[in-house]
Amino acid sequence: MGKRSGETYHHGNLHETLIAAAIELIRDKGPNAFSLRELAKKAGVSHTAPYRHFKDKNALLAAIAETGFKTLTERTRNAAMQFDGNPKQQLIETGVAYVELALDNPEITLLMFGGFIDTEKCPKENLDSEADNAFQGLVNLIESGKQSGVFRNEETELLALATWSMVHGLAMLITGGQLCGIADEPDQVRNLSEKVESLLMEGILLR
Amino acid sequence: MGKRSGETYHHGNLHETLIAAAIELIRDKGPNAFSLRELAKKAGVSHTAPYRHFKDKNALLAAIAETGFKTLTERTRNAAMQFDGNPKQQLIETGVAYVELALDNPEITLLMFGGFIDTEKCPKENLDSEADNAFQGLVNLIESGKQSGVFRNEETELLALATWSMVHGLAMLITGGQLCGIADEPDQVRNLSEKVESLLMEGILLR
DNA sequence: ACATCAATGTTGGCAGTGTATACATAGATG
DNA sequence: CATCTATGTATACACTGCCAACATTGATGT
Repeated sequence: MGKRSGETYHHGNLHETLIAAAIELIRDKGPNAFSLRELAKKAGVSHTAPYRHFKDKNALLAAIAETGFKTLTERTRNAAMQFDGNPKQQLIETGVAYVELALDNPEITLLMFGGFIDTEKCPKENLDSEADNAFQGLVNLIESGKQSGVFRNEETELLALATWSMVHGLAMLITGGQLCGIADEPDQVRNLSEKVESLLMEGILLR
Repeated sequence: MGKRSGETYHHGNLHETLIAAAIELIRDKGPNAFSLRELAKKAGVSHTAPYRHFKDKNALLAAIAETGFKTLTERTRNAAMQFDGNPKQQLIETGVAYVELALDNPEITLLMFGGFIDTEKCPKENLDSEADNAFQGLVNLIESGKQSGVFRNEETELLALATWSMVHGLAMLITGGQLCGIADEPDQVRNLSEKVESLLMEGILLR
C-alpha cells in the first residue's frame, strides 16, 4: 500500500533522490561540509540507507561528479552546435560555456576537479569516461577547424589541451575565488572568457 | 632548560613543527583525510595542543596554503630571474615553474586552490596577499615585455590573466589526474608546459 | 627573590561523522 | 502462498573537531 511517498517503508527511488538532495546540500555548504547523515535526514531515511545505493561516501560523490561531467559535455556541445561551420566562434563559445558552467556551479566544479574524490590511480575508468567525452568534443572541433584551414597545423591533441587548460584554469581561478572583483558577475565572466580565448587564438606576441 | 625537545612540558616551537608535520601528513593522505588529532599525535602533543597555535583546523590549513603561495612566488621569481632581459623565455620558464611546483606538490596545490579552505568571502586579506604577490610578478614581467616590444599592446592585466589561466589550468588538470598517461613524468610535464605556452605566444590561428 | 601572570600544554567530554553488522520489511518470483 | 532478494532500520564503534576546566612553565615586575 502506498499512501503517500515517504510514509512507506521502501522509498521508491532513493538513488536519484539522494543524488538530487546531495547536490542541493553541496551547493549550500560546499563539498567539504557535506555529510551522509545529514543527507539521509534530508531524504527522510535512516542514516545507513544510502549504503544500499552507494558503496560509500566517495562513491556518492563520484556519482555526483559524473552528472557534472555529463552536463559539461552537454553544454559545451550545445554551445558548439550553435555556430556550426565557424570553428573559431565554436571554440570561443565552447570555452565560454565551460567557464559559465563553473560559475553557475562552483561547488560542483570543485567537487569535480578539486581532488575530493579518491580515484585510486589514474581515473581512466568510470568517472572520466564522461570527462573524456567533453574533451573529445573539443578534439573533434579542432580537428575540423584544422581541416578547414582555420587553425594551425599543430598536433590536434596539443591544440585541444592548450584550449582546455586555458578555460579550465580560468574556471578554477573563478570558482576558487582568486578573481574576486575581476570576475564576479556573469557578464564580466563572459567578457573575460572571450578576451582570454581571443588571446589564445591570436597569440600574445607582438608581430 | 631544554634537555631534549619532546621531553619538556612546553614543546618549544610547536607552531612550525605542526605546519611541517601537517604538510607531511597531507602529502601522504591528501588534504581531505587530514585530521588534527593524528597531527597532534605525530607531533607528540595532546590532541588539543594545536588549538593554542591555530584558531581551528581551517586556520591551520590556511597557514599551510600560505606557505604554498610563498614558495610559488619564490620559485616563479627565481625562474624568471634566470632569463632576465628575455621576456618571452621568462614567461615560459615562469609557467614551467608553476606547473612543476604543482607536479611536485599535488596535494598542497589542491589545498591551495581546491576550495578546502573557508575564506569567508573574497580572500583579499591574509591568504591571498601572497597569491597576489605571485600574480604581481607575472604582471611586472609582462609589463616590461610590452615595453621592450615583445608582447602585444593589450591591457597588461588581461595578458597576465590569460597566461595565469593557461598554466594554472594545466597544473590543475595534472594534479587532478585528468592528464594521466599524457603528463606523468617530469620531463613530459616540462615539455608539455613549454609547448602549450608557446601556443599561447604564437596563437593557434593559422596565419 | 618571590609572587603574579600570560602563554602553552593536558584531560575529559560532547555532538557529529563514516561505516560495519545484524535485523526488519516488502515487492518480486516461483 | 512460500520464498528470495532488494531495500531500509537499529545499533554500535572508532574517529573527528572543538569546548571547558585544569596544569605547568617561562617571563615580568617589584
